[in-house]
Amino acid sequence: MKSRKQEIDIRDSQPRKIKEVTLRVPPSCRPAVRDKDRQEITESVEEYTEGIYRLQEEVDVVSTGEIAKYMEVSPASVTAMLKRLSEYGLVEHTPYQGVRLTVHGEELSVSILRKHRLLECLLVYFLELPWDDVHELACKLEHYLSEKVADRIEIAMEHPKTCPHGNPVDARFQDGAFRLITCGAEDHLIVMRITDERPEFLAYLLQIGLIPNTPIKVIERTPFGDVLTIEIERQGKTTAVGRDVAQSIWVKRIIDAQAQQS
Amino acid sequence: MKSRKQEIDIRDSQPRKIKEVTLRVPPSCRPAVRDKDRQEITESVEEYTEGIYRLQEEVDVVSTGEIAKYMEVSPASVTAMLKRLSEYGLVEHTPYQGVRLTVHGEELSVSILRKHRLLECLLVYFLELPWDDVHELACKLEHYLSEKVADRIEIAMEHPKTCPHGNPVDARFQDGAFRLITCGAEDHLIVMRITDERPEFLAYLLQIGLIPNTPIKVIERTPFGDVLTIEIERQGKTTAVGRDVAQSIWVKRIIDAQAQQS
DNA sequence: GGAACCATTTAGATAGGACTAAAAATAATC
DNA sequence: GATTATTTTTAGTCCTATCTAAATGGTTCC
Repeated sequence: MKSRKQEIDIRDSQPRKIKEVTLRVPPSCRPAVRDKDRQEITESVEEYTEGIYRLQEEVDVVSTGEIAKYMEVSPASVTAMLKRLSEYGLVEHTPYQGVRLTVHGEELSVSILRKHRLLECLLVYFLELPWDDVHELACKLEHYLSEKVADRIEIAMEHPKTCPHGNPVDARFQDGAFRLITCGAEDHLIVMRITDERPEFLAYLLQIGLIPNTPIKVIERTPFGDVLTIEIERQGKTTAVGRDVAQSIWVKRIIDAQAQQS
Repeated sequence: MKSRKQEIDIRDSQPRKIKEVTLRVPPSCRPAVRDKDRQEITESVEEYTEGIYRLQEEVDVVSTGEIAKYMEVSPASVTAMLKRLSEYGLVEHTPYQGVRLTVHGEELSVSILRKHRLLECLLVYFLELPWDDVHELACKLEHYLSEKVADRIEIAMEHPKTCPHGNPVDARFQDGAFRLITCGAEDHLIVMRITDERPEFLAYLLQIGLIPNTPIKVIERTPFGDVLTIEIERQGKTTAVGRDVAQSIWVKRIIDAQAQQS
């Protein structure tokens, strides 16, 4: 157990090792070395910003509690993060009132959402990973892509307009869709996008065939309780869906959808 | 500045927002929620383990200082991390002596290196990102891929044997190459792999045309100072390379390489 | 074989990001 | 309009992962 260095000469394995300790091997990819004083957009900061953007699309005034629920984190943690986001100029936070992204925050969100959705395209269309199970992975990877890399994915995937769940790569784009829950009995609808991306939820939709670009009709709607009976034309069968589902599915009248295409 | 909720009714923008605060929108992808008591393989832990594996391929006994240099962190940080890696059963650390990966640590490294190199293939061959600039990105992304996703990349890229820099996807594979620096004047060599993946270094090699699968010959070698004059046959020109370069480039005799192929 | 030197480890500090429990604001109810 | 109930925020901890400065182990050299 003296100094082990002497042993090296004994076995002279094929790829020979070097003894000189000088001059290093590969380098670069090191762990979390932070720049210290310079404020840094961390993965978490991006995640919150993106989350707030998504919530803003749904509820107008975003509260601490909503963010906490969405991010699955304690409200206290949200307050702490809001303070930082505010310092970074990403949100305006009025204590006890709510948050709102600044222009800067929205720009960041749009950039992240683009990466997220392009990644989902890559994962689903090129790598053929399951439709219902790429959201979480994309959430992780999105923070490490430069704009340049995103551009390359966009080109390789031939400029997709939406992610596999129908959400626009350019988050600012308004597709004019409305929530299924707002519909009465109505023919000629088409599923545009799904905004609840929980794997179990998506798996369920996939199973019943309720995915983007599917033509459906609403057969009837119960006066109370928000249950819709819909017919998925492709499959020729009807299904009843409740509020949670009907709220996260966005549809359009087919005639409108066609008009927009041209 | 009272309660803002009243304002909602005024503008009735296209995709209508919901007022009910109940029942959430998308969920899942949340930030760094740790499992607490259960020991967790973090990104950093993986990065160190992988780094130690790479160093072990080069220097046999890996010291704190080497890791510090490689990872570009202080030696004190390395000591702290070694303690954790040791607790996790990934390394055996004899204080003041050195580290060595355990079997478990090697397995983890092999798994990470596979993901790393498959990612590099995807980035270079499919997304057509520059050969000299994908290492760092792959270092970030590798920690988030499951084996399943790695498998999908492997299939999509048609089971590549090596990354774009020539390093084997299966790190345990021995290609029998040797360092260019160990060569005297010699014909019929072929570049097998490059183990220094700094972007500037790779950019230089790319510029002079010294990349994997390139046939070269060593014209002469200075008796002192380790300068090799090599001819890159494809380009029909000679270049002098110093120790740093010759140490990170691994070659093989063409005849051996052919023998192995069959 | 002790002095000097280098490598490594320990000690103590800081930042990010999470938590729980308690305090403070706002909203809801009678 | 005062009392509850609900939301937020503050206060105080913890853990990871870094740092610098000081202490200690190992080597080498005269």
